[in-house]
Amino acid sequence: MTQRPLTPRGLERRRQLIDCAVELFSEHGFDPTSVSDIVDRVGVGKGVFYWYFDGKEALLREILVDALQQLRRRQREAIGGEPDPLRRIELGIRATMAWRLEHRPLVTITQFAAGERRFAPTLRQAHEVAVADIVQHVKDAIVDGQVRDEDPMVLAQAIVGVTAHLAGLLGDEHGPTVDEVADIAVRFCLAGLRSDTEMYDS
Amino acid sequence: MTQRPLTPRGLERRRQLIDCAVELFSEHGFDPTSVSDIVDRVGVGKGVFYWYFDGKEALLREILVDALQQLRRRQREAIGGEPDPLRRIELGIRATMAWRLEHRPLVTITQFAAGERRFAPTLRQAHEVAVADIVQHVKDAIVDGQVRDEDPMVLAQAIVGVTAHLAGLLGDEHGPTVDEVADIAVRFCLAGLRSDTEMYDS
Amino acid sequence: MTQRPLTPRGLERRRQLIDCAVELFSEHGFDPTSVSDIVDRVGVGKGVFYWYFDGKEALLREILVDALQQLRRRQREAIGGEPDPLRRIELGIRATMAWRLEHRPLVTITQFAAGERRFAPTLRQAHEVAVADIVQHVKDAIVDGQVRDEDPMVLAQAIVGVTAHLAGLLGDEHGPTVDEVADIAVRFCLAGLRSDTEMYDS
Amino acid sequence: MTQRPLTPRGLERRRQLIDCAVELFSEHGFDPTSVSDIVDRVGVGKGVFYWYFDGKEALLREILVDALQQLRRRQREAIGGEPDPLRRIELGIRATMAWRLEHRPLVTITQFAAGERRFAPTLRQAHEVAVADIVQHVKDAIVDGQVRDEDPMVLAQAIVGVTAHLAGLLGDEHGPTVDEVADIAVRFCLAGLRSDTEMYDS
DNA sequence: AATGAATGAGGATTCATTCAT
DNA sequence: AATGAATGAATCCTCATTCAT
Repeated sequence: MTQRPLTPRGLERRRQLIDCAVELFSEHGFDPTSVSDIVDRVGVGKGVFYWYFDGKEALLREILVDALQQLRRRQREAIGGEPDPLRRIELGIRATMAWRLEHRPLVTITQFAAGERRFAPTLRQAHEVAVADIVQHVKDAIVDGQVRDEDPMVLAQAIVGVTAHLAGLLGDEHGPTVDEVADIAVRFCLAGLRSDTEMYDS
Repeated sequence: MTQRPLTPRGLERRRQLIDCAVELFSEHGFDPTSVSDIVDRVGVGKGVFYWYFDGKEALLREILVDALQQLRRRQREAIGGEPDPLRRIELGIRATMAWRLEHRPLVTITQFAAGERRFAPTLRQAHEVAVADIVQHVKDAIVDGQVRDEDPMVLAQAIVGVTAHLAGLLGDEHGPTVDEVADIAVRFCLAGLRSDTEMYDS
Repeated sequence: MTQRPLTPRGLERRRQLIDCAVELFSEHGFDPTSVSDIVDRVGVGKGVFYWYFDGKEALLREILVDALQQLRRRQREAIGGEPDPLRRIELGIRATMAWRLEHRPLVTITQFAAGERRFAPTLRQAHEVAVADIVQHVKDAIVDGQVRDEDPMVLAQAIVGVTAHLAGLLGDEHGPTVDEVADIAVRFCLAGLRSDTEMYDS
Repeated sequence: MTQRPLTPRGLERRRQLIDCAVELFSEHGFDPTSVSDIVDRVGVGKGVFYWYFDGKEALLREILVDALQQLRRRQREAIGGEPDPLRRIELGIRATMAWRLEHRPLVTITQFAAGERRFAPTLRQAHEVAVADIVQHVKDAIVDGQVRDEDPMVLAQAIVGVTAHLAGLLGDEHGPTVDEVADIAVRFCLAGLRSDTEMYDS
């Protein structure tokens, strides 16, 4: 199966199934969502699912890979040719946050998968690539003297931690807006990286 | 059942089952771990499990509640009567990181549960209490003028994000040590909070 | 459907499908072989299969009938007008063995079908006809006094048993050749039928 | 699972399931018989089946191994210490026929399994051991000059063919009895082996 | 003639949970 | 307290067959 040539109608069905699965996986979790749940909601027979996918796990893997590619493309586009490493970091943070807000279900699924032996490997690689990007920005900024000379990987991960976690605050009706949170996140991270800070007031 | 009086031997059995479950849940995930897996590894009959617990979900809830109480106690003890809010934040970060390193399986389970409808509520409350603590420290520091006057909740969550995410780096043979990472985390967070920072070099 | 007029190309398709099915049925068994397996290997759509056959069981029945007709024709041709009943038996044994060696997949399928309620009837009749032939030879030989006067049907079946079972030995690289085995089979059967034998040395 | 310690009640259940499966497998075939068919007829839940067996295939393998052990034991007992190789062959033929008549369902199952990739290996070995026994008798008889000096393995297989095939005639109401058929089989085989036979009347 | 898509019953197997002993 | 046995709904997946195009 793996790479079946699909008619336009087939492509649409496939898309329908993926979208529905994303919704259900994010709402109820991966394991508790049965293939029946998916096909029932789409209103097709069970066989259809296996016509388009190799199985439930394969479907999740596909969703994960797609999501990470999407996010990465978004980050790339946002950063563009920006020369200043700190600005690049800022643009990355903002793009990530916006994407995470717009794709909350995908984010939820990603988080689940990250904690599961079965799927973690699928994510690991993509994640490492993303971190590597930030690490490079950090290194550049260290060379420029803009950032403290500390383990760039740890610093990069700190940025990831702030961004991911704060993105999780978004989406509530009464909570802060993306821009508000993004602003704070950016200031927090950039300040956190700065070379000219004393830890405590002297 | 709920609160059965147990003999010392009973308490030990119970503990055995919990420990084993924590291990298996963290290794293979909650859903993929069956009650059989647990009792088989402990070497007892299936009835035993239901003698001590109301079911698999109830067991997980208990594990979660225990874990959060433990972490919270650890944070409290670390902070003690420290008067300086920034120092309190630092001590909290360090305590949290140490605990997360020492209890990786529990952390894994917690992360899973956070993403599941069935268990999120159990965590939410405890989590909010923890954040509230940090929020208070941040507010105090803002009043002192040590920290930028921004939404304290968001700042608090930024700290949580950094701490949790960086704690995840620990445990690899060849990776950095707790203290190294904790140092960086603390500097990153405290600098990130500081009031006297320009975002970009002027 | 049953008897659809087919173009030459159609006949070839049909033949392709039958050949492929024979191969797969004999290799993996009838039930474990799916219609998909067959059409996939031939490289056509599933509809094609149902254009040419009424279904999987119908296909098998057709294969069986064909095979038995073939074998029977071969036996008839081999025996020709031979007047001596024992010679007729010998020629039948040799023809059967040769055919079974040349059509091992068909033999495998036949054996499977013989043990299944669904298909046994299809075979039974053809088989009885074949045995009836041998029975006649045996009767003739008994009349001639060449063969012990025992139940001719049982004797005929003994011949069938030897022939079929010994044919099963053929085909291994390092095993005996058809002629070697056929020679032994013929000697064994003809001696086994002989009227002038004492069971144990006196 | 594999070797679970069973209570008497458990052993009985197990036996019930095996007996029922033998019946159904022989009547309808292995693949067409579902686990549901088996447990429904026994009147227990589906889980029970998997408490006692690793699966449907594992059950069949067990049935096969058991059957072959049984038959072999029967042959051994029948032959006892008989010194004459031809008599040993005779006793083996008679024991085999009797067993095959008494265990027709097992025989049917065995025949099915012999033709299936999945199970043939399980049978092969046991079968080869049985043939090896006969081969030895034949060799002994050849040394004694009682049997033609031909490939002993082929001769042994001829005996197997006759015995198995003729046993298949038994069991019909109106057909011949075991003893009648066994007598003919023995005469046929022993005569077929004899050294002092001319193939055609001179 | 042929195909891609769909159907949906049915198959093997698992598993949380219960219960008699 | 503990066990072996049992339950049966639910799960993933397969497959013979059909149909619109």
